[in-house]
Amino acid sequence: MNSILLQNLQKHIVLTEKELQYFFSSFEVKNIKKREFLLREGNISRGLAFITNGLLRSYSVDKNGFEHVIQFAPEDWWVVDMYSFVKDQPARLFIDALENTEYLWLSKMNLQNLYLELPQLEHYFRVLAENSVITYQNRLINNLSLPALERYHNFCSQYPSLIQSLPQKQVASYIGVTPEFLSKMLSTIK
Amino acid sequence: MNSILLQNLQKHIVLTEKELQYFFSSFEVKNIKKREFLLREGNISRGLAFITNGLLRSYSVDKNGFEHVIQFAPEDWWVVDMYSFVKDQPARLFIDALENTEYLWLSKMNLQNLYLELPQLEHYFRVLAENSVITYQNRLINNLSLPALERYHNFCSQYPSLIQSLPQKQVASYIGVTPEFLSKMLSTIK
DNA sequence: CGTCTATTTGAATGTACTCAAAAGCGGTGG
DNA sequence: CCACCGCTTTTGAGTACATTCAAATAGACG
Repeated sequence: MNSILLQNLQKHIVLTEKELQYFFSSFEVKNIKKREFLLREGNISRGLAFITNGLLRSYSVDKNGFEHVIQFAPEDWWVVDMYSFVKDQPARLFIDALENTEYLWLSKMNLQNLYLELPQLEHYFRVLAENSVITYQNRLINNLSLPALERYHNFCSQYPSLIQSLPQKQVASYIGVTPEFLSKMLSTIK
Repeated sequence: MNSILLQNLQKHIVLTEKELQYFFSSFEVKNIKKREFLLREGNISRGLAFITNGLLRSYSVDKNGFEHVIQFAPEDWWVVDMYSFVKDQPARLFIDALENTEYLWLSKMNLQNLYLELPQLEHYFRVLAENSVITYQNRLINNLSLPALERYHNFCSQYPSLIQSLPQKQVASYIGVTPEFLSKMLSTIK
């Protein structure tokens, strides 16, 4: 019974010991190494990953081959290509590991059974989805209204711990500029 | 018992006649006229609106006074400032009417009671939130990877009915360019 | 070490914006 | 029902933020 996921869960719902047993038995502990893939564009995302250690990232690749980071997923975060997972359609995202990572894997089938057995999980995942909406909406507003340098500062203050472990290139990709341009911006403010 | 909302609901969950009664009794029918506000930045969003007729839009205003459309909400759509509603914090968005609009209002208090009485609604709103995540994620990818003209074409094919009733200025604001620039783009392709 | 990738720097370019002004369009009141 | 007012759309010239391409430098990892 993983303590990180347990704490995360208990922020939102209360389960009995027995229910917790069942909940955790639906997960599989997995590991991937740096640079390995959890999901590739075109494949179908057949489950959710909860990160217990390490760092994943999801990103799309445009037709010119440029990567655009959608999300960084450090410890205590869920990650999935929601579109692919919900609609059973080919993924638009890649998910790979920026560091060696341990995660808990919950297959769609297991999740569906969990929803039937433990309806409180509908609440848990509703709240997660709503928070995700808030995050995306906020990022969209930033992208539409702020210049690149302010988006960078926002990122730093929002994810102070991430900024230390991320290559600058990845941050550039997240805030939506080229690595060259981020480098030039940073050289002007120091 | 509004038929548009009923159909929307029944796509996802099944309620008995009595449950439906209770569900619909939690709503209030409201109207606002073109150019009136449902929510202003700084106020707290105390409920959800389901549009039964007309057209609303949510948008943020940046420090230079420019508007950025976050969502258009025609008939059969829900609209809310999720951040403000969930966290009980001052809204970052304005919501106003582009046309005279009729909507069903569900206060946060009524929704919380509904969750207690009809737990299936957790499922309904979870699915809505997940779809919202998918939409925002898709829009984010577009904004990061496509030039303005393709974002325009995407918008047209995604919302073919909206495009007819919207002033060009509003579309420009949604895809993230100035009205002048949209006008110039369109003049080059015709 | 040596190789591979990330970062920096520079010059040229492009996409989209700003500001200004004219033209078009719709709603409202006389 | 037409005239006017305000807002939207168009058009143009100048500008800015960010990209592209290229090359040099620095860092990380085996």
